[in-house]
Amino acid sequence: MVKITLPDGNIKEFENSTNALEIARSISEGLARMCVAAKINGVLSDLTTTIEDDCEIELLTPKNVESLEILRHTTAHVFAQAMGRVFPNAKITIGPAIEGGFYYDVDCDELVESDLPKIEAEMQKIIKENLDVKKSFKSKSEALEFFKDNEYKTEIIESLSAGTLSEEEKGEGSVIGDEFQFYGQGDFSDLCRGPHLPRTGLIKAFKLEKITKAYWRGNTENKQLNRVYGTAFWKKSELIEHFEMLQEAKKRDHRIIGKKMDLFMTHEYAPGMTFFLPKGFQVYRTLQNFIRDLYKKYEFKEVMTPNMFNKKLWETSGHWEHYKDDMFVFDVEGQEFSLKPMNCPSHCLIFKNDFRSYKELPMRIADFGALHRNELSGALSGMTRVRKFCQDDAHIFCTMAQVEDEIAKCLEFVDYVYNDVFKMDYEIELSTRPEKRVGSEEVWDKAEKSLAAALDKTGKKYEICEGDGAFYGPKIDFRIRDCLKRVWQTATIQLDFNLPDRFDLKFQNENSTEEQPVMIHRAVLGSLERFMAVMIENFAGKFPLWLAPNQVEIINVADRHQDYCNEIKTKLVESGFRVETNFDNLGVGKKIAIARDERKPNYTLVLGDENIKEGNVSVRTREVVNGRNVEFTSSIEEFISRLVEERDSKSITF
RNA sequence: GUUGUCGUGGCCCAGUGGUAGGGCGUUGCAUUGGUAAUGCAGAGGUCGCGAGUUCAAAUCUCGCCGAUAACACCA
Repeated sequence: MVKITLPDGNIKEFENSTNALEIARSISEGLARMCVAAKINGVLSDLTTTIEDDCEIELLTPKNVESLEILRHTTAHVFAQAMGRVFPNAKITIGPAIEGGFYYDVDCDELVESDLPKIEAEMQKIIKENLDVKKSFKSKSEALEFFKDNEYKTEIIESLSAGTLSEEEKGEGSVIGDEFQFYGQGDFSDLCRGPHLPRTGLIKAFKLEKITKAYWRGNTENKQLNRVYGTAFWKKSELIEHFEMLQEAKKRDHRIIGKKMDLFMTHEYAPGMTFFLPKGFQVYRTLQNFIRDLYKKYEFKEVMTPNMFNKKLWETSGHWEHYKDDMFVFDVEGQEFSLKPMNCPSHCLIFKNDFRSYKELPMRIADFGALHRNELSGALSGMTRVRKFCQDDAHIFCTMAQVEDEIAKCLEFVDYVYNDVFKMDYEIELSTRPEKRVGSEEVWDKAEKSLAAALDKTGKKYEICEGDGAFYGPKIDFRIRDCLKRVWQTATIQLDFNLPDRFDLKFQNENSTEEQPVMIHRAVLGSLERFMAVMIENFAGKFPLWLAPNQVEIINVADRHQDYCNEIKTKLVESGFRVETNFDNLGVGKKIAIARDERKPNYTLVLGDENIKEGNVSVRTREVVNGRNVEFTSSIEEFISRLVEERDSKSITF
């Protein structure tokens, strides 16, 4: 007897073995038709996977999120099958489902973008044939024989039997005992871990998107393969929606908004470095001052340190050995100097500048210094990856015993900024000891435990990335997403056992003996440039009032109203608001459209005869109800008090 | 860094070997208008830089610079 527990707690019993499809049938024929896969004890499995032991099972239909991944993986296999029909000489390599779709890497030099419709048509045929997707097993020699002309699959088979597939490649195959697992439909068969849809006919809406290049197994020494990206959804309408969303998202690109709103510019003479124009710098400075204000609460002391240092500093810190290629190095009177890529070493010099007592710890030093990193040209991207930037950087020197408490305060700081103020979602990663590292096991144990303990107390979800820590200590990274859902690391909290050692930092403890402090690197916004870029995309350029470069725009109805407009402007400016006027010789409607599309003020005042007569202002807000912007008239005093309240509460309205 | 694509007035873009174009913006004049774009006139470009092919290059070839997408990188 096999006991099957369903998600609702119901238990079904089967004689001998069964599978998910039979279980579905035992509930209803309709369910069996809808089912695409199952979760057996939480593990994604095929409908036909044999079940011999008691287990919990969840039947997956297109309504489950997990089923989408399976759909996309099967679509990738259908692509590979079609590819083989259109280009018989093409060698298929690996093709996983990814966020938003799937890709498949193929070695086929003649493949170009204009071939995609042909391949799609072939895929359509395969779907129409509604082939059964079947699992099978081959011995290693059979598997090698099957892929004898494909050196890529051969390599995967060897890695599989050696157990050396990378984390990303895990989906590419599995070997049970000595048997290599294959999935196939019709004339096609591929090494794969699965699971897959039971039939190709279940694929209803897919699209091949683009062809790019990717190194075989991510190694720059290897050949660049053609990577074909595609996506699939359960419904045509979802597919269409997906592409419309991408189209809309592109309009939010910070590079486009930055140009339209005159926030910043770039120049080919300064690649990877941003020119902040008056409005952009207004936002930048406001962000910086926002953090400065919080430094009072969290007791950070701001310092300013040099931008360039003698190479000797970098030799002491170890950057010269490990990071030199990423630094801008030049000659000063026969000595090698470098622009600083980070602030930590100069803060170590500050710590060392005096005799330190335990009473001074934790010592928290903040620095908005400009950092220069010689990033590879191909890595540069708008303001999200630049060569010159500045962080809301700080270093905390403390005892090991103080670490957990300090980390907790940093976590609170980060959460206040992202969650309370910006309402931005963020993801947390805890990275633990890598293979190459400094510091004793005992210190790493303590450090990792402190970080985890502080994180656990927040109750927030976090991902543990084993082995991803820096060689000098474990770290917590925070990631946010841009308009195209690409993730960017912003905030970071890192422990460092290396620099205190290299700089021979010491303090005198309660027993008047010397002790080495622990160093915590932390940034909340991270690179201000990057944060601003992602923030612009999150807000689509519509900044909250406290940040907006143009808080109120005043539009006159006719020339004779200019004096009144200026009067109102003066009152607003005297109350501390940023105001622009548009007295251009254009219709009111056009000027409103310009404000909405380009200047994006929080409030637009349209002032004419009626306002002069009543002594009031007509206000147009950004808030849209039933397709119309909310408008009201009020006295200027009332309007100003509304503005003051909104600004000081840092509330976010769209 | 690698591979692909791109670089034409301030911005967006058309122009596939034969006298540099359009829209937006800008300047001037007229219009003085109440919520999605008034009319007319003008200014503004050695087509990223350099070399080559050609009678002739924005256009073809090569090199360089920059941007962009993907990969790699991000102690």
